[in-house]
Amino acid sequence: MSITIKDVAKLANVAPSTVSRVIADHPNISGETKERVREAMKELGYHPNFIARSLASNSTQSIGLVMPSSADKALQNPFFPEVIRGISKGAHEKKYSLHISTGESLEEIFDGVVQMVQGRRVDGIILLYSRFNDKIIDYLLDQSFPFVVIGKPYKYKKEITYVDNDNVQASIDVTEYLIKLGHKRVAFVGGSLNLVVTIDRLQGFKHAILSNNLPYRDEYVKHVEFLKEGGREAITELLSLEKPPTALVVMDDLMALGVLNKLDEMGKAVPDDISVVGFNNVLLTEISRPPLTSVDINIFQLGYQAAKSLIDQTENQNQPVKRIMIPHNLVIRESCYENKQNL
Amino acid sequence: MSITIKDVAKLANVAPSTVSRVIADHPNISGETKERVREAMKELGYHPNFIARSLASNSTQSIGLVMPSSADKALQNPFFPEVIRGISKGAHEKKYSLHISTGESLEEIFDGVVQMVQGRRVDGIILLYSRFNDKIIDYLLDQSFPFVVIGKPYKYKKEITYVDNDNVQASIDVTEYLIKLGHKRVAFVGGSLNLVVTIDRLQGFKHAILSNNLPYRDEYVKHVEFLKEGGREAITELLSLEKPPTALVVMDDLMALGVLNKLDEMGKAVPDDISVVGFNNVLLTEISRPPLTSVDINIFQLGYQAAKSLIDQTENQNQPVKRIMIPHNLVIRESCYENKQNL
DNA sequence: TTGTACGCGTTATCAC
DNA sequence: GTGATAACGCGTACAA
Repeated sequence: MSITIKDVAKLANVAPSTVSRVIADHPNISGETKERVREAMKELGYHPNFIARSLASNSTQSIGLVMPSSADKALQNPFFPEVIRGISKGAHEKKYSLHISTGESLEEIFDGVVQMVQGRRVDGIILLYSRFNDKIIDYLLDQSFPFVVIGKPYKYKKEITYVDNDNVQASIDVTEYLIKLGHKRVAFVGGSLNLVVTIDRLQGFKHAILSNNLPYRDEYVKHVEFLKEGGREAITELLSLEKPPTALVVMDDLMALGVLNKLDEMGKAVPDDISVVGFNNVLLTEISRPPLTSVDINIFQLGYQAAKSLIDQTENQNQPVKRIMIPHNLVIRESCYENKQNL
Repeated sequence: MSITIKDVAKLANVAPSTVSRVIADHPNISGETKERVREAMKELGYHPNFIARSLASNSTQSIGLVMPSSADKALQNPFFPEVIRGISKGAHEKKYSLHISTGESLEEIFDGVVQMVQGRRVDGIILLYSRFNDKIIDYLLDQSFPFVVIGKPYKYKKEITYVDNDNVQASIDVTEYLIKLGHKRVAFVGGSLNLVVTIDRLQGFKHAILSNNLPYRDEYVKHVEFLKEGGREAITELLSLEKPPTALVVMDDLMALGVLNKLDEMGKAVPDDISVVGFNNVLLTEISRPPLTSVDINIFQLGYQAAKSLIDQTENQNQPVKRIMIPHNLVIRESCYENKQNL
């Protein structure tokens, strides 16, 4: 077996409990023995056994991540690596590690969460998405297990700590940007209506249209599944309208790439014939042709703040429920153009 | 506190050890008491404590993932979500979960690995990349801790179990594909020379050029860091050569996207003026303009097999070292064209 | 300031 | 078949 606290104790001529205290850097312990113990640890190459420590202290120093189902193409979205990078940073700073339980179906994922929680494998959980009727949230609330949602919960907003952007305002900003460029026929291409973020961005879009005295038309709103396939039909439909839009608010950069692709195929030039904006400002926006104007939602910060706030919650009892808003800002590139014909 | 095995034992009128046996589905135990115990578990909503189980059985049922440093932009590569999806599948099938230790620097990552191993937090480790002089591999070998490398190790190949493609052959295939299209001036755009995969693909390229009696020119080989920035200069340099290449073998789809972008900017048409092929066949290849011809390396399978093989290794002692090769195949799209001028 | 003794929730090794 | 009992490695009252 490997080196335990007892071995160290023997070598340093102290009791195991003393070693334990040295590890925890307990205040009242003589500097002398501290040194002696530390030397013994080094000499033996001692490393604490996390499992044993967890059992004794009832804390694992690790946080659970819940991702969308792996069958879901959404995983391919660069949003996730980036948000995980942020979480990593926050976790690492407090010496926490990450635990992922995966599954292909909603049911499998739910079971995974139950195992993490009841099995005491993690101290808290971060939900990397927010969608309607998520059993997981009900379960976590019921267990009063610490968790943070990235995105806005669909209900129990007052009782859940979450980190989000002001997606309504972001959507207003970007839509008004197009309107100020002279666009009067602006369409919205959104993702799954099961995601709360879709609702928020649609709402912002609608608000911007109406408050600028433009007509809000249902046929200018399309909802497609996140990646490629669906988006393409939506574009065909939009452009075959009697009065096709001159600008598109697309809810996600990856979708926007698909849209650019389809437009090119149809012989429409961006931004000359039609303007396009996206959300998230992922790396790909720079590589796209033309470079995509996009709302930077600070994905990294979403993850970083979520981790910090969760750790806060697990380490200090009775933290109040928090709502952390991450600022957004429009990054203007080359996918939008002034609508001179004023259609 | 939560419900333990003892509570179940009491309710079912048996000893804790019996409950434990029921959980493990021990063979010699009467069907009757099995039923009684199971009912008691349900009634109390019992869930085993993983931590305690790990301590007693000295196995965690979770595997550690080592990713490239989070500072590294490489994380943005869709390769990782996909390989993790494969790992997830393999892990989930055997009821394993995933543990990620992260870090920004090489040093932090190394420390994370040491903690995972010495802290007995995981039963085995999967390295998601392979590069030169990786201290982590030396450490794991030294500790004789079970691990699997995705990609080819730079040394100790005989002693390490790894899952890889035949990247040399893949590169030969794709280069010969271009040669057969009539291209005589083919250039190679590779990634970091610290990655073993770069070497393999370059080697295959070189082999294909020479064995087809074409001149191998150093100025036709460029190495750039994975994403955008560097790649662009490389293209400029290649195209300003006296005899510029008519086809490019680009080592990664994401890099290839950047290349397409740059070529477009320079007014070069793909595939009419110049042909481009990539590697990995990620989703983006379909969205790109033109859709990118790419070598499908079966990323999902890389992950899936790595997980299966690692679990095999941890559960059955003395498994022989394995070398698992995942097949590749060329997916032809629209980024290559016959070179009719026969330059 | 340090040592003793017990508990954390399981699994595993004996007995019976 | 089943029940005590001892590990597993560590944290922590309590005692000294």
